Amino acid sequence: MANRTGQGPARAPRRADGLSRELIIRTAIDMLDSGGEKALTLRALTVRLRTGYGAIYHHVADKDDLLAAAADQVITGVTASTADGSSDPRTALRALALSLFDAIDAHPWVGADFSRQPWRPALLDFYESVGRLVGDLGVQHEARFDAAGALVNYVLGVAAQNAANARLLAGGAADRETFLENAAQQWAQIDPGRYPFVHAAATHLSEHDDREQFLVGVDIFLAGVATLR
Amino acid sequence: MANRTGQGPARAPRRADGLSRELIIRTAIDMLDSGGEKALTLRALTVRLRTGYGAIYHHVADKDDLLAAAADQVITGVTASTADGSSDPRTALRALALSLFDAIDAHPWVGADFSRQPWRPALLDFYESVGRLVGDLGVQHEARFDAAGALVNYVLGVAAQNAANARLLAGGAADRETFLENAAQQWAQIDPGRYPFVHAAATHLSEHDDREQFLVGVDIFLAGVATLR
DNA sequence: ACACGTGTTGGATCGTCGCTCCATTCGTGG
DNA sequence: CCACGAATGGAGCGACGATCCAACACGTGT
Repeated sequence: MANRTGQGPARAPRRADGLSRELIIRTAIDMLDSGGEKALTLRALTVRLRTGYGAIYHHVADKDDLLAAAADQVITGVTASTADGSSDPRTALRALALSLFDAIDAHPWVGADFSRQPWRPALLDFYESVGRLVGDLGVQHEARFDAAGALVNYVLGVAAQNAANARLLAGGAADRETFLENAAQQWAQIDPGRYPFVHAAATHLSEHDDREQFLVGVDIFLAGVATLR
Repeated sequence: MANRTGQGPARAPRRADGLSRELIIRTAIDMLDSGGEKALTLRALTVRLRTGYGAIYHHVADKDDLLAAAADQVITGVTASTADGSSDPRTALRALALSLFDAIDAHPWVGADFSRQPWRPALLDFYESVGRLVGDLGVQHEARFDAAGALVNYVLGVAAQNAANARLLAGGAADRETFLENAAQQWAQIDPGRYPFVHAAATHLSEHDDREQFLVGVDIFLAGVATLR
């Protein structure tokens, strides 16, 4: 007689430490960081937390909710860390964009996540800061919305690219070195007659730094914004 | 005795019209356009084509292969349609960017797809054309790669945004009107003290044209690129 | 002490997905 | 005419997200 009713299955003892939404999100972030997007399954989460589905779904609406909360958690604080207000708007904008770039670079799955559900509250802070700083640059009225929107879209575009590259990296190749070599080789095989520019870009691929190129893009944008003033 | 061996199941007659990779991709595009990303399942595809899994997997490696082929199909021709070469580089770049924007706007799932597997051959054409035209603008050497990469990333970023918005639109709201109203109301509820810029942006949301704002962003970039010369 | 209610937990179970596997069929060259 | 390979249809597998409910802990009222 395992239990009273003779019907219910044998149950594991209730967990001692409290399960909270906070703990679930932290664990999810950990799994996403170590194994990528496809590593976060609810089954794996129940194993990792030594619990069941009911406990998780009691604290979280569904998987999208969990992913959004994880992305918010990672991005929150990005704007706060660079909002000292002492430097000039141009420097501040560069620092702001770079901090978001670094955050998504450290957690590539966030990029794919924001391209699925944009305008999360955490991005509102970013958008707000960008808009304010663009205004400080002297851009007025509707042009501010266009300029800020363009910059945010550029940053998110680069982030999505990096996230995709990181996914390829995490998949097949062993390390970044061999991956870049393989990519460079593939790109080098591109017909130089039909694709002279892409072929030339391929040769520059090995001595290429994503972070630097991102900053150059920000500078191009800022130079363009200066003409709106 | 339904059949000789007495083991095999009753089989439907073989289809008359030939099943080809081309037909499969066309059907997939049709399903994606009408029902969004989640509407394309292999099961639904077998029903629509009146066939089985084996036939489909004989022509297609897996679902990613199918999605990539569908995206390529949609994008192919975008560059060709604007490559007359008669106009000046600036006009040509605007037209090129706009044609990709329109293509992804008409097929929003392509945006989400490219953010998952970038550097598809179809995008090579786009990247090549952008690089060439940026060169025609007078930008030389490494700056060309940075400028072209930045512009491509901006376009893809906007595309991903639009794709995400289109997904929200296809989901809950009935039409674009009420959706924009709901969004504007939600944004209007944002604390004007904490988020003055976002709050101001919300009021401009109704009289806002994605396509126009996209073009303004392109112009900002082009103005910034002009300073590199 | 005891019963009750409410918030929490664990896990069996469901429907669906992408994909594999294999028996079967058709077309065609020897 | 037949053998063989390309093409086809569909049963079945494992994994997924999600639902549902019995079991549990614990504060509160009596």
